[in-house]
Amino acid sequence: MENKEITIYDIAKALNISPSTVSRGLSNHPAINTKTKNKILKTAHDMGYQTNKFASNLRKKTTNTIGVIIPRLDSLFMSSVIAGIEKVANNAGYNLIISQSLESEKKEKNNALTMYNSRVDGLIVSLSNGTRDYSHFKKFIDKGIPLLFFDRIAEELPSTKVVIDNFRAGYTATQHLIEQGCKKIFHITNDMHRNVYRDRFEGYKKALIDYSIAFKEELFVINDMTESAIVNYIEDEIVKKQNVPDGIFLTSDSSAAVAITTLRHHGFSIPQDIAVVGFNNDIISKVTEPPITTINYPGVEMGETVARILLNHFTGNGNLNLTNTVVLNTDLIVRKSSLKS
Amino acid sequence: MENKEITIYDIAKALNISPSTVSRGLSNHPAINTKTKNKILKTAHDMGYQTNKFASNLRKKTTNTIGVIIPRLDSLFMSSVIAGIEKVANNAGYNLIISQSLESEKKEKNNALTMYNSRVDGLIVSLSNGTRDYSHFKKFIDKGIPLLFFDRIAEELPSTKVVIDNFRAGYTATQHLIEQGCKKIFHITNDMHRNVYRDRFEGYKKALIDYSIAFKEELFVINDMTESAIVNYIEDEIVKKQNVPDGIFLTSDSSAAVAITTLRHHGFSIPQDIAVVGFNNDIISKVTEPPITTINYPGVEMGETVARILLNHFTGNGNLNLTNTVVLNTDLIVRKSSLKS
DNA sequence: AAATAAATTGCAACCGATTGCAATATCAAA
DNA sequence: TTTGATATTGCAATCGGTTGCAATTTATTT
Repeated sequence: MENKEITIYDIAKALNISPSTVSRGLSNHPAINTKTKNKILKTAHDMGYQTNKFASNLRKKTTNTIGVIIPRLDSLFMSSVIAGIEKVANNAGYNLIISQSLESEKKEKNNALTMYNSRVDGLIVSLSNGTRDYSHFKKFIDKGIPLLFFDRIAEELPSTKVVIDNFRAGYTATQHLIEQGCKKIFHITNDMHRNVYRDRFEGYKKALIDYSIAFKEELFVINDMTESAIVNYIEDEIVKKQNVPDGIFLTSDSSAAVAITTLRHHGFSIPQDIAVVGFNNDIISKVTEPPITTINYPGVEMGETVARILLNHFTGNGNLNLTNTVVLNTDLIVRKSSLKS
Repeated sequence: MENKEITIYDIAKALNISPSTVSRGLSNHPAINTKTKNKILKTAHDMGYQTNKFASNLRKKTTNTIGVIIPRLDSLFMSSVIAGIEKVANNAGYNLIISQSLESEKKEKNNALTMYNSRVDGLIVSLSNGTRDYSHFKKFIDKGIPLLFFDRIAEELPSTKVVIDNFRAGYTATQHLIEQGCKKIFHITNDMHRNVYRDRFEGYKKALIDYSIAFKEELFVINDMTESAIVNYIEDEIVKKQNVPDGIFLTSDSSAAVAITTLRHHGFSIPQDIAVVGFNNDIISKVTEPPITTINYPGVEMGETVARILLNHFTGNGNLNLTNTVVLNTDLIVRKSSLKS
């Protein structure tokens, strides 16, 4: 019969020893004699034994599952982060439950509840743009379930965070535009509720100041960065009002791509009239005409890092409370969209 | 104490009834008196009861978990499919374990093993391009674990499949190019091991024949559709050898985007010299210059469909063996990359 | 009111692994 | 050879929900 599952009781019977010994042998308990252990391991393998995780979880009160909540899956960045987390987690015998908030606070709260009910051992989150309050994470904190953030973090919460230096990236991007001779640089970004956008904005502002370019509120544009929002802004503000910049720094490649497409459609040449810098080094940045100068984001590394911190916490190596924030490096990738010279 | 978990025993004690009754009341057993049931439900809610899934799984031998193995996450199509599956599955109280094969057979086999060991109740798969044999799915079939495929399917296996009509989509795309006046249409695609590419190719061929255009092997190009493979092909075969088509049908938008970028770089105008059609309606198709004519893929619908079939099987409505293949509709989305007139 | 049928509820075993503590085996020292 | 120390192994309870079957209630019929 293929049907019957093999249990430690079967192994015990086969070897004429007790199930406790089998259990301990299987989990490498130090009190077990090496010979006995090897016999157990061999028999288990021969009989095709698989641990029943539910019995084990029930008893140990742990699930070997890590929850991941992210805004969306459909970017190279996110899928790289997931690949990084998955690699580290699977090697350690953990499974992932992944869900998308689709930038909605409500869905994020829902997802968090599902994760809680599934009793994940740890939760890794990148916040949705819509999220304003963090009450849905309280349960986790109260119950001592490790909660870590990456990229879009909750600064108010006392959790471990893995981020890039958004300030510096914003500074570098802006500085690059200035060095290309831009004097009137627009910054199109999302609202300031998320650290990533706020810090990039601060970097942008600081670069302007350092190079003695006055920062004016009207240079700085906030919207939700959807395709239509970008198109509308460009057509209404730049084209119609003839309020034309010589450089634009946008905080995503897809919005930069939309911007370039729209601007060219209205007769502007990129980068001669307007230089453009995006963010993320997503695939899209390579295939627009011209290709987009952007900031490279270390996705896989970010995923591996956040997963490793969590796992170290589980195994008792490393303390979540000690590693509060990890900052990863980024690079500016220069392509034609910004090269005036 | 926030600490202590509430169990059915606590509820039983509070109401002075037996745990069995509580269990049955909670799971809507018909034998339980409605009044009793309501009391149980109310008390459970008031006390903040949460089912312990491990105890339940242990006893019921089901995990309420569905495994999903896909090639990659980073496309709009895949993230839509996942969103669709997730929506249906979560509503029914199921969790998802998602993993990426990254187009590698080895990783896919590995992922399948992990899913098996995690005892998923069902497995949903879209095959990697590298997959040649299907032995890693045997375990599931032998053990009666439902196995469903979507998009990139294993035709040899007797599983339920959800696909689009790739033949027709290929036909439509090609027909569109022909109607634009193209006479020499290249087809750049992946190798024929996956149904999606094979069927699109057959559609392409049929359209040529129907419109009395001779199909020649040299029109038809196979490679792995990576960025470099596309660039190399175009530079070596089209540009250097001056073997220039007047239309190209590629089976992904990202490769179409790369093709357009490369061709323009070499002085061709799109669509005047060469009309281009892609596949997938990924975001990238909208931001290239010119934007790409493509086939729209019903991602969310595909995900919902495959998940719903699986869930119906679990609940006993609908029989997996009866629904063998579901075919969803696609549309041709015409954009500038193909409009010669 | 007694007898029979139908509706509810409870008992107790079970799912399979884990673990504190007691029991036994092994080995070295006296 | 006896004793005490140490290394191994086993016993039995436990985690929390589920379910076949028996027991008890309640409703219906005569």
